Amino acid sequence: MQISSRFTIAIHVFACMEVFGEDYKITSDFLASSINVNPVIIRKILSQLRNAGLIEVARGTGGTTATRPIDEITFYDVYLAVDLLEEGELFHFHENPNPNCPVGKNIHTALDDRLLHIQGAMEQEMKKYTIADVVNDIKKCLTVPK
Amino acid sequence: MQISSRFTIAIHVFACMEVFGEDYKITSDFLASSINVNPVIIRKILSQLRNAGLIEVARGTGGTTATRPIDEITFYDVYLAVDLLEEGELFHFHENPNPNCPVGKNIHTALDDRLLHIQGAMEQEMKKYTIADVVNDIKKCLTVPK
DNA sequence: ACAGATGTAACAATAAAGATTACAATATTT
DNA sequence: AAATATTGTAATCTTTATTGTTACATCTGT
Repeated sequence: MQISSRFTIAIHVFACMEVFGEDYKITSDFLASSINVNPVIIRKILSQLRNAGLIEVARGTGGTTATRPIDEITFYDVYLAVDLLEEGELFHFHENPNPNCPVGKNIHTALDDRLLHIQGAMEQEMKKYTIADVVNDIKKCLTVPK
Repeated sequence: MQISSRFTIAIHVFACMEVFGEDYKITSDFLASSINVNPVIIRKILSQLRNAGLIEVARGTGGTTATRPIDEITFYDVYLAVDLLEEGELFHFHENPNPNCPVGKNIHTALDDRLLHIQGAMEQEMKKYTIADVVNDIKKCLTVPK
């Protein structure tokens, strides 16, 4: 199973905020049209980003802005904000290994640490990329159209 | 969303083969009882491991054995065998960004490379651990009961 | 008060994982 | 050759999570 598209959608949201923020008000409808999903999905994701302190959403009047420079917002920040993993664990462990079996009783102990290391390697890599990196690439495509 | 329990189940399978292989015939029923899932689930996973060349399954008579020493079977081998990700991609991208929007048109280009690097970091870490590591830890628990 | 937004609940639709039943095919034993 | 135990696999069901949609209360500037 894959990691939910909430993650790529959230990054898309930030990209729109940066590219269009000066010329347009960034509403959930505006975002929904670029991302091509339902505005309510966007609003849920905006809520999560707001709860994580990454953005501010103007209630009533509408519009969204980042709370800090986008070169200080990493993929990891977004990943945490949109709450992709249940219990924060990447791997789904089979729930009820047999406690009367020597292997079943100890499989968790023998695996958990290593699974966390694997998850940790992924999360460390996520910290290396920022929203600014993505926006820079998009802007390159805009200024040098093929 | 989490990665399917097929992965931890498959590792559990190998651990049972190693720990019990000399004293018992490792059938899908035997495994199902230690892992505590349905035998048909086990048989599907065994099929995948067999297709990947990691094990041999004795048809008719029953029983399962690894095709090579377990210190040469990494988590990554198992991960590939049980086919956890659709299209091999860890991240689910929102399907239809608006091609008429400058951001929507280019978001894929700007993101794909970085997502692959993140996935790659996870997969590289998976190559560091073998079934033997897990079995050693389990055996420690057995010989030195608390 | 109005108009345009957001916040959120409720529920439907879709998709994937996992569970279960059933049975044909295979191999060993007697 | 028949009996037995097991694998291989199809079909179906249940459960769970995601995503989509409708509806509406709430908020804010005009």
